[in-house]
Amino acid sequence: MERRTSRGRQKIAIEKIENEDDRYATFSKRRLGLLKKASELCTLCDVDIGIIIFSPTGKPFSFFHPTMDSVVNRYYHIGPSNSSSDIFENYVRNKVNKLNETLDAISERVEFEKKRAERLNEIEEKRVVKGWWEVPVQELNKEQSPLVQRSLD
Amino acid sequence: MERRTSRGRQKIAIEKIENEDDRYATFSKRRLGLLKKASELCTLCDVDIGIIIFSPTGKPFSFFHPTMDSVVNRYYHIGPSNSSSDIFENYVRNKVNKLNETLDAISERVEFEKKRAERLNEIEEKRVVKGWWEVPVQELNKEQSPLVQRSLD
DNA sequence: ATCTATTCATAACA
DNA sequence: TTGTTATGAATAGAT
Repeated sequence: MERRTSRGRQKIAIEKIENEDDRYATFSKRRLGLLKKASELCTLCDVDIGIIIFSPTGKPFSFFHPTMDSVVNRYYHIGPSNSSSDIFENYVRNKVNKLNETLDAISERVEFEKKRAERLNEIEEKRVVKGWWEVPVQELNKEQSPLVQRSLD
Repeated sequence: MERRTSRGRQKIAIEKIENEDDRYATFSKRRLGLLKKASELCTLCDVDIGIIIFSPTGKPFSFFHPTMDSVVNRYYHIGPSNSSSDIFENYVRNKVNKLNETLDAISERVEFEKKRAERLNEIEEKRVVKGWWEVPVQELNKEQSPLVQRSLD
Protein backbone atom coordinates (compact mmCIF):
# COMPACT_ATOMS: atom_id res chain seq x y z
CA MET A 1 0.00 0.00 0.00
CA GLU A 2 1.27 3.43 -0.90
CA ARG A 3 1.51 6.36 1.38
CA ARG A 4 -1.14 9.00 0.89
CA THR A 5 0.14 11.71 -1.43
CA SER A 6 -1.87 14.40 0.33
CA ARG A 7 -3.79 14.90 3.52
CA GLY A 8 -6.38 16.65 1.44
CA ARG A 9 -8.09 19.83 2.45
CA GLN A 10 -7.91 20.52 6.15
CA LYS A 11 -10.20 22.67 8.21
CA ILE A 12 -8.74 26.08 9.03
CA ALA A 13 -9.79 28.84 11.38
CA ILE A 14 -11.11 32.02 9.81
CA GLU A 15 -8.43 34.37 11.04
CA LYS A 16 -5.58 36.21 9.39
CA ILE A 17 -3.05 33.83 7.87
CA GLU A 18 0.20 35.07 9.30
CA ASN A 19 2.57 33.22 6.97
CA GLU A 20 2.94 35.50 3.99
CA ASP A 21 3.39 32.81 1.37
CA ASP A 22 0.34 30.94 2.55
CA ARG A 23 -1.65 34.15 2.69
CA TYR A 24 -0.80 35.05 -0.91
CA ALA A 25 -1.51 31.55 -2.15
CA THR A 26 -4.84 31.47 -0.38
CA PHE A 27 -5.70 34.89 -1.73
CA SER A 28 -5.09 33.80 -5.30
CA LYS A 29 -7.23 30.73 -5.03
CA ARG A 30 -10.07 32.27 -3.11
CA ARG A 31 -10.09 35.38 -5.27
CA LEU A 32 -10.74 33.20 -8.28
CA GLY A 33 -13.34 31.23 -6.40
CA LEU A 34 -15.19 34.34 -5.26
CA LEU A 35 -15.27 35.94 -8.70
CA LYS A 36 -16.36 32.70 -10.28
CA LYS A 37 -19.25 32.44 -7.85
CA ALA A 38 -20.21 36.03 -8.51
CA SER A 39 -20.27 35.28 -12.21
CA GLU A 40 -22.42 32.23 -11.66
CA LEU A 41 -24.86 34.10 -9.45
CA CYS A 42 -25.19 36.73 -12.16
CA THR A 43 -25.98 34.18 -14.81
CA LEU A 44 -28.15 31.84 -12.79
CA CYS A 45 -30.33 34.52 -11.23
CA ASP A 46 -30.03 37.30 -13.79
CA VAL A 47 -29.06 39.93 -11.23
CA ASP A 48 -26.67 42.86 -11.07
CA ILE A 49 -23.47 42.64 -9.07
CA GLY A 50 -20.38 44.70 -8.46
CA ILE A 51 -17.20 43.52 -6.74
CA ILE A 52 -13.87 45.16 -6.07
CA ILE A 53 -11.06 43.22 -4.42
CA PHE A 54 -7.62 44.53 -3.55
CA SER A 55 -4.86 41.96 -3.36
CA PRO A 56 -2.46 41.98 -0.41
CA THR A 57 -0.09 43.93 -2.66
CA GLY A 58 -2.75 46.44 -3.60
CA LYS A 59 -3.56 45.18 -7.06
CA PRO A 60 -7.26 45.60 -7.84
CA PHE A 61 -9.49 42.93 -9.26
CA SER A 62 -13.04 43.70 -10.11
CA PHE A 63 -16.23 42.44 -11.63
CA PHE A 64 -19.26 44.46 -12.56
CA HIS A 65 -22.47 43.40 -14.22
CA PRO A 66 -23.85 44.88 -16.27
CA THR A 67 -21.45 47.85 -15.85
CA MET A 68 -19.72 49.65 -13.05
CA ASP A 69 -21.77 52.79 -13.62
CA SER A 70 -24.99 50.90 -13.53
CA VAL A 71 -24.27 49.10 -10.30
CA VAL A 72 -22.89 52.04 -8.38
CA ASN A 73 -25.53 54.46 -9.57
CA ARG A 74 -28.31 52.05 -8.85
CA TYR A 75 -26.97 51.51 -5.37
CA TYR A 76 -26.79 55.20 -4.61
CA HIS A 77 -30.19 55.89 -6.12
CA ILE A 78 -32.15 53.40 -4.17
CA GLY A 79 -34.60 55.41 -2.27
CA PRO A 80 -34.21 55.98 1.36
CA SER A 81 -37.23 58.07 2.11
CA ASN A 82 -39.88 57.21 4.47
CA SER A 83 -37.78 59.76 6.24
CA SER A 84 -39.67 62.85 7.21
CA SER A 85 -37.49 65.31 5.40
CA ASP A 86 -38.12 66.19 1.79
CA ILE A 87 -35.38 68.73 2.07
CA PHE A 88 -32.91 66.04 2.84
CA GLU A 89 -34.34 63.95 0.02
CA ASN A 90 -33.55 66.72 -2.42
CA TYR A 91 -30.13 67.19 -0.99
CA VAL A 92 -29.37 63.54 -1.59
CA ARG A 93 -30.88 63.70 -5.06
CA ASN A 94 -28.65 66.60 -6.03
CA LYS A 95 -25.61 64.86 -4.68
CA VAL A 96 -26.51 61.80 -6.69
CA ASN A 97 -26.86 63.82 -9.86
CA LYS A 98 -23.41 65.20 -9.41
CA LEU A 99 -22.18 61.71 -8.75
CA ASN A 100 -23.65 60.50 -12.01
CA GLU A 101 -21.78 63.06 -14.02
CA THR A 102 -18.60 62.20 -12.27
CA LEU A 103 -19.03 58.51 -12.74
CA ASP A 104 -19.73 58.94 -16.42
CA ALA A 105 -16.45 60.71 -16.89
CA ILE A 106 -14.43 58.38 -14.74
CA SER A 107 -15.96 55.27 -16.15
CA GLU A 108 -14.75 56.10 -19.60
CA ARG A 109 -11.28 56.08 -18.21
CA VAL A 110 -11.85 52.87 -16.31
CA GLU A 111 -13.09 51.16 -19.44
CA PHE A 112 -10.05 52.37 -21.27
CA GLU A 113 -7.77 51.04 -18.57
CA LYS A 114 -9.54 47.71 -18.56
CA LYS A 115 -8.98 47.30 -22.25
CA ARG A 116 -5.38 48.32 -21.93
CA ALA A 117 -4.89 45.87 -19.09
CA GLU A 118 -6.29 43.10 -21.22
CA ARG A 119 -3.88 43.95 -23.96
CA LEU A 120 -1.00 43.93 -21.49
CA ASN A 121 -2.07 40.59 -20.17
CA GLU A 122 -2.27 39.11 -23.61
CA ILE A 123 1.21 40.28 -24.36
CA GLU A 124 2.92 39.62 -21.07
CA GLU A 125 1.37 36.30 -20.30
CA LYS A 126 1.54 34.03 -23.29
CA ARG A 127 -1.51 32.06 -22.39
CA VAL A 128 -5.18 31.97 -23.16
CA VAL A 129 -7.32 34.01 -20.80
CA LYS A 130 -9.80 31.58 -19.35
CA GLY A 131 -12.25 34.13 -18.00
CA TRP A 132 -12.69 37.74 -17.00
CA TRP A 133 -12.06 36.87 -13.37
CA GLU A 134 -8.46 36.13 -14.12
CA VAL A 135 -7.88 39.57 -15.55
CA PRO A 136 -6.89 42.26 -13.08
CA VAL A 137 -8.27 45.67 -13.86
CA GLN A 138 -4.84 46.94 -14.60
CA GLU A 139 -1.26 46.03 -14.00
CA LEU A 140 0.34 49.25 -12.93
CA ASN A 141 2.45 49.59 -9.85
CA LYS A 142 3.29 52.64 -7.81
CA GLU A 143 6.38 53.44 -9.83
CA GLN A 144 4.30 53.73 -12.97
CA SER A 145 1.63 55.84 -11.39
CA PRO A 146 1.68 59.51 -10.53
CA LEU A 147 -1.55 59.19 -8.60
CA VAL A 148 -1.62 58.06 -5.03
CA GLN A 149 -2.47 54.48 -4.26
CA ARG A 150 -4.90 55.36 -1.51
CA SER A 151 -6.52 58.60 -0.68
CA LEU A 152 -8.76 57.67 2.17
CA ASP A 153 -7.40 55.31 4.78
CA MET B 1 -34.77 -0.35 3.49
CA GLU B 2 -36.15 3.13 3.23
CA ARG B 3 -36.39 5.27 0.18
CA ARG B 4 -33.78 7.97 -0.14
CA THR B 5 -35.04 11.20 1.37
CA SER B 6 -33.10 13.32 -1.11
CA ARG B 7 -31.24 12.99 -4.37
CA GLY B 8 -28.66 15.31 -2.91
CA ARG B 9 -27.09 18.15 -4.77
CA GLN B 10 -27.36 17.78 -8.52
CA LYS B 11 -25.18 19.32 -11.17
CA ILE B 12 -26.78 22.26 -12.94
CA ALA B 13 -25.82 24.25 -16.01
CA ILE B 14 -24.71 27.83 -15.45
CA GLU B 15 -27.51 29.55 -17.30
CA LYS B 16 -30.50 31.60 -16.25
CA ILE B 17 -32.89 29.61 -14.08
CA GLU B 18 -36.20 30.16 -15.79
CA ASN B 19 -38.45 28.92 -13.01
CA GLU B 20 -39.00 31.93 -10.79
CA ASP B 21 -39.29 30.09 -7.51
CA ASP B 22 -36.13 28.16 -8.13
CA ARG B 23 -34.35 31.31 -9.21
CA TYR B 24 -35.28 33.14 -6.02
CA ALA B 25 -34.36 30.20 -3.82
CA THR B 26 -31.01 29.83 -5.53
CA PHE B 27 -30.38 33.54 -5.21
CA SER B 28 -30.95 33.48 -1.48
CA LYS B 29 -28.64 30.58 -0.90
CA ARG B 30 -25.87 31.73 -3.17
CA ARG B 31 -26.09 35.31 -2.00
CA LEU B 32 -25.32 34.16 1.52
CA GLY B 33 -22.57 31.91 0.27
CA LEU B 34 -20.93 34.67 -1.75
CA LEU B 35 -20.98 37.20 1.07
CA LYS B 36 -19.69 34.64 3.52
CA LYS B 37 -16.78 33.88 1.22
CA ALA B 38 -16.05 37.57 0.82
CA SER B 39 -15.98 37.92 4.58
CA GLU B 40 -13.63 34.98 4.92
CA LEU B 41 -11.29 36.29 2.22
CA CYS B 42 -11.16 39.60 4.06
CA THR B 43 -10.23 37.99 7.32
CA LEU B 44 -7.89 35.30 6.04
CA CYS B 45 -5.89 37.55 3.74
CA ASP B 46 -6.39 40.92 5.41
CA VAL B 47 -7.53 42.64 2.22
CA ASP B 48 -10.10 45.24 1.25
CA ILE B 49 -13.26 44.24 -0.57
CA GLY B 50 -16.48 45.82 -1.70
CA ILE B 51 -19.55 44.00 -2.97
CA ILE B 52 -22.98 45.13 -4.07
CA ILE B 53 -25.63 42.60 -5.06
CA PHE B 54 -29.15 43.36 -6.24
CA SER B 55 -31.74 40.67 -5.67
CA PRO B 56 -34.11 39.70 -8.49
CA THR B 57 -36.61 42.04 -6.88
CA GLY B 58 -34.15 44.90 -6.72
CA LYS B 59 -33.29 44.72 -3.05
CA PRO B 60 -29.63 45.60 -2.46
CA PHE B 61 -27.23 43.62 -0.35
CA SER B 62 -23.75 44.85 0.22
CA PHE B 63 -20.50 44.31 2.01
CA PHE B 64 -17.63 46.70 2.30
CA HIS B 65 -14.37 46.38 4.15
CA PRO B 66 -13.12 48.48 5.71
CA THR B 67 -15.71 51.02 4.46
CA MET B 68 -17.55 51.80 1.27
CA ASP B 69 -15.78 55.13 0.88
CA SER B 70 -12.42 53.55 1.31
CA VAL B 71 -12.95 50.84 -1.27
CA VAL B 72 -14.53 53.02 -3.92
CA ASN B 73 -12.08 55.86 -3.50
CA ARG B 74 -9.14 53.55 -3.53
CA TYR B 75 -10.41 51.96 -6.71
CA TYR B 76 -10.88 55.25 -8.50
CA HIS B 77 -7.56 56.61 -7.33
CA ILE B 78 -5.39 53.80 -8.49
CA GLY B 79 -3.19 55.32 -11.01
CA PRO B 80 -3.76 54.77 -14.63
CA SER B 81 -1.25 57.04 -16.26
CA ASN B 82 1.56 55.98 -18.40
CA SER B 83 -0.86 57.65 -20.72
CA SER B 84 0.64 60.56 -22.55
CA SER B 85 -1.77 63.17 -21.36
CA ASP B 86 -1.18 65.01 -18.13
CA ILE B 87 -4.11 67.18 -18.98
CA PHE B 88 -6.36 64.21 -18.92
CA GLU B 89 -4.74 63.07 -15.69
CA ASN B 90 -5.71 66.32 -14.08
CA TYR B 91 -9.18 66.13 -15.46
CA VAL B 92 -9.63 62.73 -13.91
CA ARG B 93 -8.10 63.90 -10.65
CA ASN B 94 -10.55 66.75 -10.42
CA LYS B 95 -13.43 64.50 -11.15
CA VAL B 96 -12.26 62.16 -8.45
CA ASN B 97 -12.08 64.99 -5.95
CA LYS B 98 -15.66 65.88 -6.66
CA LEU B 99 -16.56 62.25 -6.34
CA ASN B 100 -14.96 62.06 -2.94
CA GLU B 101 -17.04 64.91 -1.62
CA THR B 102 -20.15 63.37 -2.98
CA LEU B 103 -19.39 59.98 -1.60
CA ASP B 104 -18.76 61.41 1.82
CA ALA B 105 -22.16 63.02 1.85
CA ILE B 106 -24.01 60.06 0.44
CA SER B 107 -22.25 57.54 2.58
CA GLU B 108 -23.56 59.18 5.70
CA ARG B 109 -27.00 58.53 4.41
CA VAL B 110 -26.15 54.97 3.47
CA GLU B 111 -24.85 54.32 6.96
CA PHE B 112 -28.02 55.75 8.38
CA GLU B 113 -30.12 53.51 6.18
CA LYS B 114 -28.07 50.48 7.12
CA LYS B 115 -28.69 51.07 10.78
CA ARG B 116 -32.36 51.62 10.16
CA ALA B 117 -32.55 48.45 8.13
CA GLU B 118 -30.98 46.54 10.97
CA ARG B 119 -33.54 47.89 13.35
CA LEU B 120 -36.33 46.95 10.97
CA ASN B 121 -34.96 43.47 10.60
CA GLU B 122 -34.70 43.01 14.30
CA ILE B 123 -38.27 44.04 14.71
CA GLU B 124 -39.83 42.33 11.71
CA GLU B 125 -37.95 39.11 11.91
CA LYS B 126 -38.01 37.76 15.41
CA ARG B 127 -34.75 35.93 15.11
CA VAL B 128 -31.14 36.47 15.91
CA VAL B 129 -29.09 37.96 13.10
CA LYS B 130 -26.29 35.52 12.48
CA GLY B 131 -24.02 37.80 10.49
CA TRP B 132 -23.83 41.04 8.59
CA TRP B 133 -24.34 39.22 5.33
CA GLU B 134 -27.88 38.42 6.23
CA VAL B 135 -28.77 42.06 6.62
CA PRO B 136 -29.91 43.84 3.48
CA VAL B 137 -28.87 47.45 3.20
CA GLN B 138 -32.44 48.55 3.49
CA GLU B 139 -35.91 47.18 3.12
CA LEU B 140 -37.71 49.77 1.04
CA ASN B 141 -39.66 49.00 -2.08
CA LYS B 142 -40.67 51.27 -4.93
CA GLU B 143 -43.91 52.28 -3.29
CA GLN B 144 -42.06 53.62 -0.32
CA SER B 145 -39.51 55.49 -2.35
CA PRO B 146 -39.87 58.72 -4.25
CA LEU B 147 -36.53 58.23 -5.89
CA VAL B 148 -36.15 56.19 -9.00
CA GLN B 149 -34.92 52.65 -8.70
CA ARG B 150 -32.49 52.97 -11.54
CA SER B 151 -31.14 55.98 -13.27
CA LEU B 152 -28.71 54.49 -15.70
CA ASP B 153 -29.78 51.40 -17.55
C1' DA C 1 -36.60 27.00 6.79
C1' DT C 2 -34.36 22.13 7.15
C1' DC C 3 -32.41 18.02 5.54
C1' DT C 4 -29.23 14.94 2.92
C1' DA C 5 -26.67 13.31 -1.04
C1' DT C 6 -23.71 15.22 -4.17
C1' DT C 7 -21.01 18.44 -6.43
C1' DC C 8 -17.73 21.91 -5.78
C1' DA C 9 -13.94 24.46 -3.53
C1' DT C 10 -9.69 24.35 -1.61
C1' DA C 11 -5.61 23.21 2.19
C1' DA C 12 -1.80 20.66 1.98
C1' DC C 13 1.77 18.90 -0.91
C1' DA C 14 4.78 18.58 -4.90
C1' DT D 1 2.47 30.14 -9.64
C1' DT D 2 0.41 25.78 -11.47
C1' DG D 3 -1.19 20.99 -10.72
C1' DT D 4 -2.87 16.94 -7.87
C1' DT D 5 -5.46 14.79 -4.21
C1' DA D 6 -8.20 14.08 -0.32
C1' DT D 7 -11.26 16.41 2.52
C1' DG D 8 -14.20 20.21 4.03
C1' DA D 9 -17.99 23.16 2.38
C1' DA D 10 -21.62 24.72 -0.38
C1' DT D 11 -25.84 23.72 -2.31
C1' DA D 12 -29.83 21.31 -5.60
C1' DG D 13 -33.69 19.03 -4.83
C1' DA D 14 -37.08 17.62 -1.79
C1' DT D 15 -39.66 18.41 2.53
